[in-house]
Amino acid sequence: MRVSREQAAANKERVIELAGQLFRERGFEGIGVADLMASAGLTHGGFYRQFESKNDLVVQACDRTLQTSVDRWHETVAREPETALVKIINRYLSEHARDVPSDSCALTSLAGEVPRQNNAALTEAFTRALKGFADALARVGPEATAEERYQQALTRLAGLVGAVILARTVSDPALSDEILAAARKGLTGPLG
Amino acid sequence: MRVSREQAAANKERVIELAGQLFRERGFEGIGVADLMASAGLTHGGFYRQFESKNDLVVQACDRTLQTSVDRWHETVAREPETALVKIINRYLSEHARDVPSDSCALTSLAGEVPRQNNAALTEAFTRALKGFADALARVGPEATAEERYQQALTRLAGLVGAVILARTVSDPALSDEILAAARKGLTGPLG
DNA sequence: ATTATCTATAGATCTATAGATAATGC
DNA sequence: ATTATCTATAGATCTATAGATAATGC
Repeated sequence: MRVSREQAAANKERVIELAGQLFRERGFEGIGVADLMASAGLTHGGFYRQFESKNDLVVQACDRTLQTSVDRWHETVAREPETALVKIINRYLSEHARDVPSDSCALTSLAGEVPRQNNAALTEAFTRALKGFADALARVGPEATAEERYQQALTRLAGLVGAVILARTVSDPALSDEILAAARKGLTGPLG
Repeated sequence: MRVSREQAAANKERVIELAGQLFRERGFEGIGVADLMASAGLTHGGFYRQFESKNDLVVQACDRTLQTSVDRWHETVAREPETALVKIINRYLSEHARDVPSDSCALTSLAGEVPRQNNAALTEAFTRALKGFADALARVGPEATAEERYQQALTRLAGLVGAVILARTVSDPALSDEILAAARKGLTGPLG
């Protein structure tokens, strides 16, 4: 029954990663501790040695997946500053991002639930991530001043998040594609 | 115990209206049938004579509140076509809309949960409403062609929804205000 | 007689805990 | 000896239903 410390740490990692995917796919209340642990090949009783509570896991899983996304944006900006804005926008508004929430930005699948969770650490994690996303965008916007680039980085981020959410909401596939295409076009150039 | 048909119909109306507010405030799973009925001054047993299921109420409540919002947009467009775009944007991105989800557009509070509900009628209601919002915006956009106005109506709608969601998510009040202000500015002028 | 609402409860599900078990690590 | 994981369960909550009750409406 008992495994080595190394194995236990790896198990915990696996639970955090899996939770990050399942929360994005089904929402915070769409997956329970028992089912999550079973998906990780464990029983639910063991959960509470690794995590203080489900809320604790929610924070760790979101922090993990958000930081991964923010880091990827900053890497893109650092590696190819000229094309980074278009790259980031096209990746964010891809059909894959729309169709596979478990593999796309947590802002699109979970931000709407955050204010209802009464979880200060969770709100902090999302706030920190949002600043990270905006900072990355502000480095590559087409606007003239830094102030304006930052302002429009916030607008672009809002547009990206909203477009993915709406594209997932509608039943009409052609309309869903149109939403993504329109936002790709509308958010790339100068705004306002 | 029993009330008149008229009173029963009024009670049903009250439940639908209240549900529309509570779902927007707490999410579909944030309010149960018993608590909802108690808030309406009734007991939960009576619910199932008026509604087939909780899912049935979810559809009726969303359809009601979404249609109300769409109608208000179209009224604004009809009454003051010159200033309608700015009026709609400033109302959508107001502090009141951010701070009182129970009194603002259901897209901002509930769209993210729709794809997870496995409820075709609900998805249809949101799709219909989204087309209504986009049609209203397409009538008042600053773009040259109708085609372009419709495309950018979708982008503007995405930006509006995303901005409210993100403004509610962050813990930093100044940042929250900045998100709203940036989107008000960035979404009003020509896009792309 | 009909029916809108009430009381009571079945059945499912979820978080968290208690105590047992067996392998690790000193 | 310690501890990661397991089995079992307490306690809370939620949707939906069954049957009783009392006022409406014919």
